[in-house]
Amino acid sequence: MDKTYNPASIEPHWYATWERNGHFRPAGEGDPYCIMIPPPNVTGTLHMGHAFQDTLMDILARYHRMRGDNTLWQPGTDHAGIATQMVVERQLNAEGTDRHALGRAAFVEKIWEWKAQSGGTIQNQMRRLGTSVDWSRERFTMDEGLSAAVREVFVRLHDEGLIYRGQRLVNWDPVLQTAVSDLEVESSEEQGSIWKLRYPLADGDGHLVVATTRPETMLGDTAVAVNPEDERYRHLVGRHVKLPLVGREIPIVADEYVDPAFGTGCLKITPAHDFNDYEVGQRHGCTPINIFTEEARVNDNAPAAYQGLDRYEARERIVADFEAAGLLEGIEPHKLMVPRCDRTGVVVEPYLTHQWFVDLTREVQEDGRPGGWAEITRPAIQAVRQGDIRFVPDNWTKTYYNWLEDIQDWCISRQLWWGHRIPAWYDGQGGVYVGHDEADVRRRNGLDETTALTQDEDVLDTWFSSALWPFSTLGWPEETPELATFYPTSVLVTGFDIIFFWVARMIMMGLKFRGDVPFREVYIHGLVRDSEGAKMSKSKGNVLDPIDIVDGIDLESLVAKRTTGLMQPQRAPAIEKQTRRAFPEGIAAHGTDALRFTFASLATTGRDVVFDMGRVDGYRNFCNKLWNAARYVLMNTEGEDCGSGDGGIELGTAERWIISRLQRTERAVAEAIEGYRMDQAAQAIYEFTWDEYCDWYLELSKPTLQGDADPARARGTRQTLVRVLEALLRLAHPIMPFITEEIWQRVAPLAGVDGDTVMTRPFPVAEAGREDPAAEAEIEWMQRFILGIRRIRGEMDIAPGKPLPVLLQNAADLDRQRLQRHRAELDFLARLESVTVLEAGEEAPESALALVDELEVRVPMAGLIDKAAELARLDKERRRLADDLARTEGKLANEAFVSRAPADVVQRERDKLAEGRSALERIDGQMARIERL
RNA sequence: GGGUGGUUAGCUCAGUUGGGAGAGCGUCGCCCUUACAAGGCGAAUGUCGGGGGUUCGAACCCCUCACCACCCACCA
Repeated sequence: MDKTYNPASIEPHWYATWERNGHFRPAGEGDPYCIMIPPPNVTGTLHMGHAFQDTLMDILARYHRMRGDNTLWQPGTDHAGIATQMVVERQLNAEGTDRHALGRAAFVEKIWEWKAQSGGTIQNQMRRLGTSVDWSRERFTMDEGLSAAVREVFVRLHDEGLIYRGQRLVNWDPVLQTAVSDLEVESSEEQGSIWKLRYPLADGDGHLVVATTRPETMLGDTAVAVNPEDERYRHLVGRHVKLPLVGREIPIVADEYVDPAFGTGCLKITPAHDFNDYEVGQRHGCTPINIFTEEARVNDNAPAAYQGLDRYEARERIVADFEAAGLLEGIEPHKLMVPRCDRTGVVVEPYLTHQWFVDLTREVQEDGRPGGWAEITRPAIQAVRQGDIRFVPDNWTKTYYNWLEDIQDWCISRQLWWGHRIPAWYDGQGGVYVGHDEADVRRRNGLDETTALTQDEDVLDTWFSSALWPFSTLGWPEETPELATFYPTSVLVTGFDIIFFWVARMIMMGLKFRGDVPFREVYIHGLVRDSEGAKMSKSKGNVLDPIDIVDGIDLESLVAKRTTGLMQPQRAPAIEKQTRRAFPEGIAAHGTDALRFTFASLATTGRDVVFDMGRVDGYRNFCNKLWNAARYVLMNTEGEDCGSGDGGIELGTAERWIISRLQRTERAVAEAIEGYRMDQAAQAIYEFTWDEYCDWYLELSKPTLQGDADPARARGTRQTLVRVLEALLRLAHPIMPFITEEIWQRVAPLAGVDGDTVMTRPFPVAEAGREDPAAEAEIEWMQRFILGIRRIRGEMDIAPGKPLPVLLQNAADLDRQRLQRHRAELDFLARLESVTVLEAGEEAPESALALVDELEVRVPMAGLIDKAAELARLDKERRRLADDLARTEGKLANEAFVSRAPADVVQRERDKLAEGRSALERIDGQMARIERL
């Protein structure tokens, strides 16, 4: 093995080997285990969130594969309608053209080209991260099979009346010029104004004052509403106002919706451009008047003076005209929630259009008659309530219920060009026909060639196809063996941000079309944030490419990467400055295993993770530690008899101890992974490897192997070194696949283990019978002995290499036996020159003291002793003991504690009291002796 | 307006039936002791957000307040 750990030289090689040998394909004889990858945007790149998520899934996949489960991790990508179309449109803009100039067919062709060109990025990133997905089954949401599934679902839902087309008020993005669903709208508080406008009464004098945050919509007003209980206005209900600038007379109506305490208590009603007004308008028989074009410019329904103005230009003009007419009562600053499209950031306009919807509110009874329970959402709620699906952590169930219980119909049509074309055809006479294709439509409806049919121009919401992912990727609507084997899948690993977009919809569709849940568990993880806790985003310039942490990147390249291709190029200087501050040296290469270990250690209980490069440094060091430990083991075992010969072996206390500790670790790791606590799994592995195997066991093995120890003991030691390491490598493999494989290849033969790769070896299973409390107690005694000496060295400034004579006072029989058994290890680890056991009554010379329970370990300090330093040291120890003792005495003096606390707790305190008193007594004695010097 | 999560060492975070406050990084000493200086050995560091309650005993359970973050919601 190389002297230094160099991840770049091992990682790509092993991934290629695994893939070439087909180790990612389902193969186990055991239960099926399946994870569907949340498909990333096909033309995107993986960010830290993906890397985190992929690591979690890969740990699960590798763990289950090693447990013998028939494991499928299904990969694939999503066509991501809006996002992808926008990327390509930006490219066209840069070339000085646009999609309209190109035409639909050519534009879609352009996107396919872009996909082909950029599509490999994600796969390459995933390979570098070690993700053990079955590439042979890779799917894309727009490939033929998945598109067939989409059409099948659409047709069937439509046949059942669960998909309908209707004219509704929807969220409209005037830049993209498409409808978006409720979920794609993000509202945030912004500073605006409230304008108070006077509407003169149509008959007679006087006026009403309406308050509005959107004065321009008054062009489409169809009524003014007041609260029926409002004494101020009650007498006006039924009369009319004359809409200024427009001249239309509109009624004053009474509606409970109006809050008399807000604004002026008079509400202008614009049914075509406000969701609330739409409903109020409906109640009062108002016909909505649409005043905007698809670009949100004022249309022909408004007076000529305003036609063609953008909605914000129109606002200014209208306010000015009100003012000029003396009809502007006032303007007040006002904070309001502004709805914006999550993709473009454009303010969404409520807009009346024809769209396709999935009916999520229809209710049926058991016998199929109308009324009763919500046909689509109730089973989805029940599945979770009954435990058919379990959320981890559980608190997300509440979020899930709340959303489903108050859901609106899902607008699934988009006025885009990139996506699944809606399988509906029009005959131009008002006839709408749905089918798998035009021929199917003609067949189903008896339409011959004399009827011209044109297909709907719109495409489906991307999430429509994503909702089918758990079964469409397995071949549905065909009844494939894979579908039978792997559906329902085992677990969905995803972020909370897409519970509504994706998780809930998969559950609804899975139940509807497979009659069973799409997955048994949903493991919700947190968001990866930057070191300052901010969300990572390209526009903020704080994104990290996980591969840059793996391979490292110099500062200039990082700056360049973060400042090119920005939606807002003006942010580049700020991003550059921030990047130079955060990474003055660029980013060092850490390797994939260190990055993965970091992700695992950050995966606590679903809360967001603040990404700290210091952690990666630490875990890179951990990889290095493991590497060097392996080098030590190989140096001492290669070419040696590791117990496979005829000589037989003997295991010492240290061997029985480390084997015992390994069992506990194995159990802890398995439990942690099963419970989705990757942080605990990582920590257990870390502590066992560093604090026990390296710090103690490797050191304990040295005297045994170096001296003229018993050959059987040496063989036992070598065997234990190799076997424990081999098990440790299997234990750590799901988290750190590369380094474990590299080392395992060298270690496995020495441990007598066959196999091509660690990834198909069984995951270690703890054997309770190999736990050894006696050995653990004995090694703990030794550790306390050694630590006592080391502390004296450290605090007395004695060189670590200087051999020390040691005196033992008050040694019990067990202490004497242990001393005899472990003399060589103690000499080596504590650097002892000699050990003298003092008999009762024998006086110790001036010395520094360490306590191992009743045993007093003394280092004679003749001439060397620094009286003040030793007194200070002892005093510190004394204070600690005295504080402890006082607390214990206080508890035991409390009658209520003694009588009410459980007996074992009380007994523990009593033991502590005795030990504490004894220790304190001896410290006091020691201090008195030192004082006398 | 509803809801969720958080507040523990300088930083990032663990702390699972309430019973001696922990890790990593950072900091401070001493060491190039042939597995590892990406290391070894030793050390320091916390009114567990504030207040109240339950309990023999609270970081943990209950109430309340403060602050932070996020989600949902139609107040013009």
